[in-house]
Amino acid sequence: MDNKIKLRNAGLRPTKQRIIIADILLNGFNRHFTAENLQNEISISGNKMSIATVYNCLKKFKNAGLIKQVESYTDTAIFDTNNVSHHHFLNEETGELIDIDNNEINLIKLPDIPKGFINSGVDVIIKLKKNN
Amino acid sequence: MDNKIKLRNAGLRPTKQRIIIADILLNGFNRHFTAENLQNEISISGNKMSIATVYNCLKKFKNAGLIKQVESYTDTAIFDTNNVSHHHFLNEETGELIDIDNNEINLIKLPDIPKGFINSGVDVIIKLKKNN
DNA sequence: CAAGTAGTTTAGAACCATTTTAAAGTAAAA
DNA sequence: TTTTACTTTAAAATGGTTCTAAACTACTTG
Repeated sequence: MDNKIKLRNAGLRPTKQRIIIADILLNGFNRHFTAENLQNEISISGNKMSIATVYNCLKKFKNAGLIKQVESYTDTAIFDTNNVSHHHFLNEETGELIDIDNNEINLIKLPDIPKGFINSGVDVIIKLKKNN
Repeated sequence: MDNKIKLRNAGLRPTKQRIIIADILLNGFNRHFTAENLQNEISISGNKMSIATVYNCLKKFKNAGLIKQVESYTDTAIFDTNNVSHHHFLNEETGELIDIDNNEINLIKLPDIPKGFINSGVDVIIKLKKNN
């Protein structure tokens, strides 16, 4: 299994569990998945892994740059009294949001919308980190 | 209290609790807040409200268009084997994500970055709804 | 190779934001 | 005024995620 080497190159100890996950994820096809999705696929592949291990591995894979986690603003619901359509700066350190007026951003090129769907809104998030 | 009328116009029964919340939120100043933040402000204003009621009211206010909830992709963590920077379509109905190549989107105008910060990445989410 | 050590896995408990339950309370309609 | 539909509430339940602490395993050093 050359995933053993991939893991080592990424600075991760190639444990049995990590190899099982690498074999499922790192096959060249891109996809989105949750921890639970992955645990199911592990079962289907004839293996068994605790959900804590699935989370542990995903965190390690992410920190090693093998996968990404889809950005989400926050883990708690945030409400906004500004009900005019607008965008946001996100302070990555604190989670704080700052509004951006719609006319401060100009998108000149958008991808084709998938067949059968219409664009129901575009959200732009500009992530901020401290400058120093 | 003219918030009583605002509530009625929005199709909401003006209960004691909803008026308390409207008095706090609908004063013309825009802000972001969580349910817990709001419950604290309710306490500070000398009132007391169960967290379930805070959530109920926020949902009603949102559906009535009085406030917005800041978009977040999902309530569960989503991972992605595509670790090249890219954007996403979000199927609002199912939560499904589809990758958009970075070169399919062109932003020609961005707002000034707040002092002391640098832009550490821009995420674009195009929300999709069924066309019918 | 042996023994030590540092990192990993695990079941189960804990956590925490949010929703549900079901009973009591309140606003509006009849 | 009575009824009906909606609302509030405390407390329990839910569900995704993290923590705990004990057992285990990969790697290092002698």
